[in-house]
Amino acid sequence: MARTAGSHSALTAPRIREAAQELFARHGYAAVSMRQIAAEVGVQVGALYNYTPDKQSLLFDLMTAHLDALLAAQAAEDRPADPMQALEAFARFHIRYHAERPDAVFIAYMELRNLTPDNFATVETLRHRYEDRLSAILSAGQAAGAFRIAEPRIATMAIIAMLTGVNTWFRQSGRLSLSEVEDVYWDMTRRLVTG
Amino acid sequence: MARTAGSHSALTAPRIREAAQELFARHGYAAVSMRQIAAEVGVQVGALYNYTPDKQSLLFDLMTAHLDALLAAQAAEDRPADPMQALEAFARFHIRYHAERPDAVFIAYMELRNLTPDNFATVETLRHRYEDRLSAILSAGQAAGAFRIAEPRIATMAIIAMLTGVNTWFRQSGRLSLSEVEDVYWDMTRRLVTG
DNA sequence: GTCTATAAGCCGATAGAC
DNA sequence: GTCTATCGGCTTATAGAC
Repeated sequence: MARTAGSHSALTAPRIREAAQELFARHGYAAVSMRQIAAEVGVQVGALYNYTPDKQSLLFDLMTAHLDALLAAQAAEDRPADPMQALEAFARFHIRYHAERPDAVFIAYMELRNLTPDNFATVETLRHRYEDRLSAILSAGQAAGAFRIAEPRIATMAIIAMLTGVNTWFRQSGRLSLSEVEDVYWDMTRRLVTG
Repeated sequence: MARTAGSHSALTAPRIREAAQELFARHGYAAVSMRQIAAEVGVQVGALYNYTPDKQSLLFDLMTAHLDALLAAQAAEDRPADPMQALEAFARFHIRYHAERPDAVFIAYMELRNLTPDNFATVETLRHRYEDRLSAILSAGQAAGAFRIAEPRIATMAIIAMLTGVNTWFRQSGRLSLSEVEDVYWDMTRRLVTG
């Protein structure tokens, strides 16, 4: 099927997503205008509305795409039967996956308050689904006697906050490689649940 | 000295600060207008400019006031000579101080990208000064043989991320009191540095 | 110190030509 | 699918009356 001159849908759609993601991460959703996104893509502002009904949907789609991909990638990982090995796999996966997508992670945490109530509820459900996977590992380890955890739900939140914190300081050009950073954080995570 | 009718400087100034803090925390700096702040205070928008030269200064002043107060409060705490006790005091202080000021904490972490470069540098200096106090405790404990820490600077970032994470889920009306939450997090912090 | 009025410009979103 | 032009409304900040 011949394509009309000026028809670039297959190219424009991902470019809009990438431009929006980078600009939202750098300046914040509310501070970025549809005109800025269009300029970054190299189209006029009206053209954006062929791909998204409004600005809010652009944000919501970025967040849900990120969380869907996170859940799918985590589900695709090996889940060792041994709780200690399962926790190590989770910790290393979490650090690696998040460190490689700082913009998407930043938006998913920082722009929650700019979602409409319905969209917020949907995103929160996805986030909880991810947290529940860590909670399940901790509970299994607790039941098996491998871990000693006073408050499993708090430990879940503490571990995720600690691991995600890597993104606030890690730089590829730094002293430590991501692999070495994984080692350090896994050691801290292991101590947290055994001690 | 008699006061002119309509002169409410001593009352208006803190009310502007409080309104800005609450609105910035709830909706984000970029999403809040000077008109919204004025409406919350109960004055017209022009009156705000008797107290702040512009919106940016309002944000900057909130952040520096928060960090200055944090540093002063931390400095006023007892600093036990024993590293383990010093770390416990720091962890408990950090949780309590941050949990009691969720709006100020939220703004200080989330609105960094909305600061001008000069203001950002100033705020980062204050934040590093606070982090350095935890690093000093960890180093002293390491030197005294009380702690076993592979990467002291990473441990600093990990502990602060973990402790500040309390604010993402803690509610006064929840199952656990703040004091009990302190106990749980201190236990995890202790494990982190000893293991 | 607060008010009203205004300047100058950007916002999200839409209509209609091509 | 992209463009230009536009609508109605909002923005920060200032000027000048009281």
